[in-house]
Amino acid sequence: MSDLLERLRGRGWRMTAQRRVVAEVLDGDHVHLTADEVHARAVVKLPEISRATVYNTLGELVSLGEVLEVATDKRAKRYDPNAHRPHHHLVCARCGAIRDVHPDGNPLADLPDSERFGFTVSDVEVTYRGVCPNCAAA
Amino acid sequence: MSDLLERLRGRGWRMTAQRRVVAEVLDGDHVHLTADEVHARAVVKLPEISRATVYNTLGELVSLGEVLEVATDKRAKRYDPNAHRPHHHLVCARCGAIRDVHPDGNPLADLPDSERFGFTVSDVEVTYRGVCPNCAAA
DNA sequence: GCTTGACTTAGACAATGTCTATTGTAGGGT
DNA sequence: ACCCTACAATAGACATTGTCTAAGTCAAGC
Repeated sequence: MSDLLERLRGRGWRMTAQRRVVAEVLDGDHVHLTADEVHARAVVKLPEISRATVYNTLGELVSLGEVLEVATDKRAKRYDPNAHRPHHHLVCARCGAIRDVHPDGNPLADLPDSERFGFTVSDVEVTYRGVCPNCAAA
Repeated sequence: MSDLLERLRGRGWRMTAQRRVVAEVLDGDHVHLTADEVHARAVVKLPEISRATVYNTLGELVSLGEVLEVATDKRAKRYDPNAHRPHHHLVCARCGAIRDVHPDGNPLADLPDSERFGFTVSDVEVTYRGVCPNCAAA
């Protein structure tokens, strides 16, 4: 993750404690936090960080292409730091747990011209839904 | 759509003017309205209908499997009356227009066991993104 | 160590969705 | 045809998520 900070500094990002903390919170695999969850964790490390800063920083990271916004639940946006390897998501319908997955095949190729309605299609987002082992056991 | 009302009556749904109006508003192809859009259109036909009723009715229709919730934009839930033929969505990144599409293949089959993390996977939701002909011309 | 403009802050505001207490009414029973 | 009663609708408060603004703060270059 420190290479992320380096990259951003190189792009003229001013380095502040707040931004460092947000980046640290997002570090890791299978991380898909909502903005408020990011804020809650950031506050632990830096008590005076404000909600607006977290929202701003997340928005900037998304613009810079370092973090993805995902809409796996219909309530709040989630932020996925795994922006550099294309992947999709598997969501537990009960507890909301999210895993990154890498399906075979290319769904983009599965959309025939006749179903494109003249659109220039550039991207596809796949969300699998099911029940995770924990919830199935309960 | 009147067959929808019949079906629901058969399932013990009490038929009210409000529910009829919400069902009418949702009728049609490629319809993907937000709750507030449904409310706005319902008010035209039945001025005294309340927001809460629209939300309740939409929620019931979803529970009954007659309408789908889709999360194509990250702002508000959208409601899709085309619940009986499986399909996916194609969204314009500029204007937000949504079309129902029917890709080839079955994305569920593309998720290998090794990528299922022990989940029981039951459903998959695919959102294609691109630019529609109107926006491309502008 | 200054200066400056970008960054952060608190809190107001906006949009979307949920809940509650009260009033109204669909549909069955007589 | 009329009444009951349980279910539905209403207005509006409340909750959650996200955006904006004005004022204060600070990182980084000089």
